[in-house]
Amino acid sequence: MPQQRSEETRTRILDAAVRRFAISGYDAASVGDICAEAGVSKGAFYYHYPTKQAIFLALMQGWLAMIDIGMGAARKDTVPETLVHMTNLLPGVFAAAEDRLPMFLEFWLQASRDEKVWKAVIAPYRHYQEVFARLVEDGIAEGSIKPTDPQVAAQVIVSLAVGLVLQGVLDPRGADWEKTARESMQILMNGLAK
Amino acid sequence: MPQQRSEETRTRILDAAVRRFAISGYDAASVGDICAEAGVSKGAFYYHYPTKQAIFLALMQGWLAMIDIGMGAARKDTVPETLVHMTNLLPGVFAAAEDRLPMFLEFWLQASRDEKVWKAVIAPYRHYQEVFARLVEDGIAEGSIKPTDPQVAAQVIVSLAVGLVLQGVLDPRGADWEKTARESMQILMNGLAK
DNA sequence: ATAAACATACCGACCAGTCGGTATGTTTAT
DNA sequence: ATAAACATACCGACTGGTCGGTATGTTTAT
Repeated sequence: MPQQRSEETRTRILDAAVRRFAISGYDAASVGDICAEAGVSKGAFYYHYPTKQAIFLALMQGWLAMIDIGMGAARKDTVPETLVHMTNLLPGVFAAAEDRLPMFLEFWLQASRDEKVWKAVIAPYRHYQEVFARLVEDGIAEGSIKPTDPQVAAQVIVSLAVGLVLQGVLDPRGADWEKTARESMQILMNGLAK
Repeated sequence: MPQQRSEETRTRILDAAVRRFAISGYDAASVGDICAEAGVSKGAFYYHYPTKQAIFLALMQGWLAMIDIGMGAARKDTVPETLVHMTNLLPGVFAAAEDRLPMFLEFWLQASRDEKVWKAVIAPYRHYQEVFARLVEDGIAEGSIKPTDPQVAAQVIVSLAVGLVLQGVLDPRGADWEKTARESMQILMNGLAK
């Protein structure tokens, strides 16, 4: 592979960008900072990525794809079991990406203001919503969940997850968020399950 | 005694700052922009506020105080009734502050990165958490709520609220958020109530 | 040789904050 | 009463510096 060196610089720039964005945020992290952290010149940066926004978008796509994979691999016997199992995966997610969580917020904020970013976010976001809605429908069909509007139930689940993550970002040592996540889902399931 | 003209300028700057911050965000909204929108010079701005951050902080304090007042005035007969009543107040909150909601996110993000802002946010935030925990304790005492860890229950409630607001920010026309908020709390109450 | 990959130097725009100065009250002394 | 002395409120040009992006030169691999 002739582009091996090239490929390595690409990922080094990306990794550096993740770190800088996570620490300082999108605006405060300058292209110069990212290059310095990557041990690379600005020329290299702009050779691989056309703009600063482009690298941000690339980062976000990667993140969204990662969530997608994680969600697909959690299916269990019954729907309530699946949902609880998903929350059991949360500790790993938190541990693996704790320092990157502020970036999640950054994505959200940029999406709420930038048309381009919004379009990139909204599709997978609605996809997750739909996945959960289907899950709830299945649960109703198999009799493990009370008859409920699946859309609303899905939104509750997503809201709870988003809210937990957000609080984890703001106040990581304010609570045991893994435990809280598990027990929260348990309470929710009490409200949903038959 | 401060002069009355002065006071008017202060509020005009504050109002303009709210609008600019909401539209462009903290970084993108320049002091020049805010002054232009307020019909005031930069000199006036820096006469009344020492830094750009100071005005942001002032704005946030006002917001937090507003929420505080709204929450205190919702007490009903039983705890579940109180909680449901609170969600009924949500439509008003949404309608009154819809365009300012991105600022809420901005507050959160800044707080996660800036020590000063964080300290200003974390105290009232923990206060809300405590208020809800007390509410749940009362509910358990009066027998309307299952025995539950009040802290966890409070975190669930706050998470759900935060998550709903966040989704409302991202995708205002993606759902009927008032309705979703009400039904969400209903589902949660099913899980909590006896 | 030559094209891809990277480095360096630089440009124009912008921005938070400053500063000298002005105008509009308010108090004080006569 | 009123002019001088002072205080408050405001103006807008300017500074020092940063940043995203570009133009152009140099190295590396084939």
